[in-house]
Amino acid sequence: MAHGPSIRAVPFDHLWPAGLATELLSDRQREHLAGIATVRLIPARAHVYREGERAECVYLISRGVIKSYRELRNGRQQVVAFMFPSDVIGLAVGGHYVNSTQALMASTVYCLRVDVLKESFREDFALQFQFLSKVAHELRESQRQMIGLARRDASGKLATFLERMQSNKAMHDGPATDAIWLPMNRSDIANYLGLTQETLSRTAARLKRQGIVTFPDRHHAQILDRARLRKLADPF
Amino acid sequence: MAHGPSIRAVPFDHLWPAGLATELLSDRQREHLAGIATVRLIPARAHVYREGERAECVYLISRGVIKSYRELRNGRQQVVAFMFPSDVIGLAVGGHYVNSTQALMASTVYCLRVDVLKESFREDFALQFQFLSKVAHELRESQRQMIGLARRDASGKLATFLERMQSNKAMHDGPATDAIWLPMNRSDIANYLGLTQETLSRTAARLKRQGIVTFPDRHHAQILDRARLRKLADPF
DNA sequence: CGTCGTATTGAGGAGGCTCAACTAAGGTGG
DNA sequence: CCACCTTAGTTGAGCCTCCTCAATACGACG
Repeated sequence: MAHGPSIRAVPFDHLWPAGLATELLSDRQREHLAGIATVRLIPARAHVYREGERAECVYLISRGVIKSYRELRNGRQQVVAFMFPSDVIGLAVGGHYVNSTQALMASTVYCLRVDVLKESFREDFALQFQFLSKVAHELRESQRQMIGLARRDASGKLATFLERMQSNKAMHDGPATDAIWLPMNRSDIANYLGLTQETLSRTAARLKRQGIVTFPDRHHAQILDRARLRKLADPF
Repeated sequence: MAHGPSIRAVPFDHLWPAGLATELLSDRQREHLAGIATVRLIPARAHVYREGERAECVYLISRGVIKSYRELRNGRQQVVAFMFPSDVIGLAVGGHYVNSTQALMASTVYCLRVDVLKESFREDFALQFQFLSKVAHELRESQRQMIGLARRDASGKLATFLERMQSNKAMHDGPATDAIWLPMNRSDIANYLGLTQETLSRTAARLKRQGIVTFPDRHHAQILDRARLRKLADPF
């Protein structure tokens, strides 16, 4: 993958095959953003920013994996998304961040000051349009996730998640294989899917017993029977 | 409420009290949009557009209520959002609509051709920024809804929904009162909340029995005990 | 007053949650 | 290099909530 600031998504207005993300930024735009961005190295488990903070920057993820979540007054949290390179985080509402974002592994982000970025938007309308496209894309992803949460069967949720993590890999690293990288831990997955850790664990064990997937180690899954996984994810 | 095209949301970068939406468009921008928009009257139950269609227009809702949903291969549907005046619908991904949108009552929308709108963005960067703000706002709303869906208890879901419909009214029609207008039917609410119609009905009956809310008719709720409703919506 | 769509209520069963114990893996210091 | 400790993940028993299927009530409209 090329270096420098990057935004990947399905374009907004061009006809485009569903699910196939592409680089939205031109080389010129990437150079420009590189010029106005500062690079931040985020150690594993460190936060990029926290819910409620003054939102001075928007971030482009360059490397790593970042968990976006909200703190749930009771001390627990709700994971709303896992973000990967070429994703945008830090879009504010009312000048404050609404989610907290934590690096799941050592990560690198480009930090773009909002006021500076806004000036860039003034000069380059297409650049702003790429951001608009990206946010529209994320809105749709969020709605897909909502649909997943509305289902109640745990195996369907897990199957969908595995398929999405697989196509996500394809989106970033090239062709999808049956090996799936799961950079997050079980409780984050469970939380993201609206399940308890225990239920997730039992469900994973069942899929394994049925010969649909295996879990070589805690950060990898291997699809054994793509068809049956598909059927679980989308039973109709 | 003023007439003409309107976009309401919590502004993106200005410091702003959470939850208080405001008009994002200037009078000039509203006039401009009025100039390039065509008005469509949507009868109750009619669709504004359907999932998968070529996305030629973005819509600003002027009047009415619109249900946004995805069709779930099995013939069922998943309601993703209820949209009100000053909301934007029709943001595409890859040139096609990803949701279907159906009017729950006779509605009016401003239809903005994407190619024309994009030209307007070129001339008025601030206009595009308002759209960006609005989409960012909707992304956050979608994530709030996700959090709601992740909860398991039906009464918590319903309480949250009622509170949101109440503040929603405040956002559009002036100060919030304890009377809540529910323009959608029970099965849409249930679907939106990830419950069955029956569970929703039983839950509503329980809240009524407990003296927390009443339901004067199928399209209205009346809060009787705001504190206990709050406690259900956010038990901590 | 009858009909159709919407909403409510009832009985029974399934799936996921809670609580709790246990195992595996990773990290640290001696 | 191993003992120890901490964190992450698995497994088990029992309960509870919500779902399913089915019947009934309500309400708008002709």
